[in-house]
Amino acid sequence: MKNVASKSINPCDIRAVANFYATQIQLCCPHSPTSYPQARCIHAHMTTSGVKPRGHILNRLIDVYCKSSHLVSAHQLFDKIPLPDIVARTTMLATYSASRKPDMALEIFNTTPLRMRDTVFYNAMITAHCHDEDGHAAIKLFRDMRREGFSPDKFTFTSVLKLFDEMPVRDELTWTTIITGYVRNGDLDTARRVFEGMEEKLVVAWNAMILGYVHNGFVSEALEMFKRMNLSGIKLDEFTYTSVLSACASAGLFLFGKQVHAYILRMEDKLSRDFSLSVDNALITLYWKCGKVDEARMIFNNMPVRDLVSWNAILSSYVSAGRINEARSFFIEMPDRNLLTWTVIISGMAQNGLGEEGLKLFNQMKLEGLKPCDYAFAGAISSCAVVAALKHGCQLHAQLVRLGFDSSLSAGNALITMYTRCGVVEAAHYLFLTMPFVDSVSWNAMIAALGQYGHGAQALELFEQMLEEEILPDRITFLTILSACSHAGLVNQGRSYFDAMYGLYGIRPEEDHYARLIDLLCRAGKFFEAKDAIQRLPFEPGVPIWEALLDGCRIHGNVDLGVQAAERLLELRPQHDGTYILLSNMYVDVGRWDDMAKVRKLMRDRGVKKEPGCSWVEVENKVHVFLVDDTAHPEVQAVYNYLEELGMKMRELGYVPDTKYALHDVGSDKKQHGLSTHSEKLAVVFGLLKLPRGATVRVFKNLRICGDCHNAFKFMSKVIERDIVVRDGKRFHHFRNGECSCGNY
DNA sequence: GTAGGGTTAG
Repeated sequence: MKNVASKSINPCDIRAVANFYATQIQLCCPHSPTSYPQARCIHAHMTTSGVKPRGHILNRLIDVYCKSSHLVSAHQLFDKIPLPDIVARTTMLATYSASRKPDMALEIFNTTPLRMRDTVFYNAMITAHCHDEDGHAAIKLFRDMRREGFSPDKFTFTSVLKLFDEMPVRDELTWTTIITGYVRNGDLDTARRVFEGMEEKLVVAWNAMILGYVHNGFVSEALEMFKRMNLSGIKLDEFTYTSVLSACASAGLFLFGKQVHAYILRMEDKLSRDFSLSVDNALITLYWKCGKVDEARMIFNNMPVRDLVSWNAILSSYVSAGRINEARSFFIEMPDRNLLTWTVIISGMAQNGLGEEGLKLFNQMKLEGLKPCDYAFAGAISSCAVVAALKHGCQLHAQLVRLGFDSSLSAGNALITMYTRCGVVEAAHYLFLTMPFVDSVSWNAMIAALGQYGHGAQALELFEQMLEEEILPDRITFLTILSACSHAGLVNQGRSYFDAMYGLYGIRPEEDHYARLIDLLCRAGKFFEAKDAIQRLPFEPGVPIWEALLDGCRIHGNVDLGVQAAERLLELRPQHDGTYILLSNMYVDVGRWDDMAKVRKLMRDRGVKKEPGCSWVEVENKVHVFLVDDTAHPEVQAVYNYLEELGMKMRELGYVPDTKYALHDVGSDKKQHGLSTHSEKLAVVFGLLKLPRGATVRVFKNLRICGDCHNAFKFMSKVIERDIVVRDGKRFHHFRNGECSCGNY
């Protein structure tokens, strides 16, 4: 050691010497048997070279002496320090405690000024009392520490809980603290054990138990507790009421909630007390979560006093009901806003397809000096997912990592979707595999991603893995799975998943689940069974059901049944363009031009406008948008030229342009290339021209991709040996080497 | 010693 020191360290440079010792001592592991002689050596070396051990070096020396049972050396060193820091003190205290020298431990404790102490220090002393079997002293200290403003951690609770088995309970206040500690850590069983052991249960203890159950999703346990509490004759307070109302809200128990509401009103009368503000806030949440947004607003309007919680609750109610315009004006009206307010409105925008507005608000929030939390990031990231802004999404991902939010569940889940919807399913998968924590949302998102990319079998595999890992599937999981089955043509498997949904998992299928079942059957051409399923629906079939049927009929050219479905749809929503288009395409497929024209006329007569198709592609941080037969884009001529060149090569490989779809588009009669110039074709070709050689072209389209374009991209991917990804209104098509991942779905 | 408002998946 001397050699190393003299070779590389200038002995006059005090800092360098100190650093050198710091490194040496760092290498000396306190638990190893050789640590003591090593530490001694370093210590002696320091003494002879005139460097006084300080700070970390000192604490480490003390630590090593303590751990190697050289308590006397440790204490000698400790005594020499003018003002030992809290780490050194804790080390000494803990060692005395472990060596069963409680008096020495207590002396260290008492000579440590209050302002130096911390939770760990208190924990050490509490443990010392426990070792000394002085339970009362331990409990007293536990209470002191709370009174002095130190919050106990799980180590504190572990020590104190040990006493619980040994001591008769006398001090309800302490046990209540312990219960809340366990509740906070989600250990409800232990909390319950302590609770049941209490002779006299305080209101706060009851409340803590109820709330613990609510927060962890055990609603029936919470309500059971509430009923028992009520019977026990103890006085309920506003904490009790808010907790119970919250339980009802999350479980959708509207009637029970209303009973509680009525009960509270009676108690208010009886006690001439006003529980108002917090209870009203809880009531707002109860009403909107049970789908009664206007009633929630009524409560808000009638409140004598409101706070930010009330405002935020109403904002959430509008957002969740998809009433985004009301949410926006309410947001503007708000007298005060906090991080939560912004989070709600940002993600509200994303949920309602207004990604750009969501991102604007996110920036505005930052301009107002608010630091976004991971939930706010999640909102901004899903805004990116909506508009397929990959670059922007990546930037947010980078910021997230920089800010240390990279283990956040909500942001991670939002990222999975963002990458998926931007056409980078590999990134989504990588994220899913490397996230430190995942939940059912993450699983659902990943399964959906695979399904949307046409990897039906892989999606099902992942689902099976989810079950193996004992993650409970929910209604969304089954929506995803049914789609995946329909995709992969796995009719029987899909049907058995549908049956298992209620039979095995107790999830009652809703209309959208049935719609996917119909879709599954129709796509497989099983119209008889689809019709049968529709007839046996436990409710009146609505839009999703008829849509699925019409779609399936179109694929198989089952015009008669398709017309029936279309008629129902036209009744249910006469102003929706999609039905007319589907119906007219179906007539085109079978060459019934007259009927097609009739549909077109009906559409015109009713004033229904077809949503114009547009496609866009991101090149060098700019989004380029194309319309059908675009003439507006400045570089469109180069696109047409290249398209023609590609068209020739594609035809050599056997590509035959299918012009029948082109007939639908007004003004597309000048088809100079023998190719229809749908927006997606222009966007893809532009991407091929502009993006770096070999880079995957990712194009987004607002409507569904047309059949001819789909076929063309297959040939195109082969001709130019590049990957093309197209996200249309519903799913993804990954073209590679003449094939599409969707399997012509 | 405790509450009431958020997020992500189709």
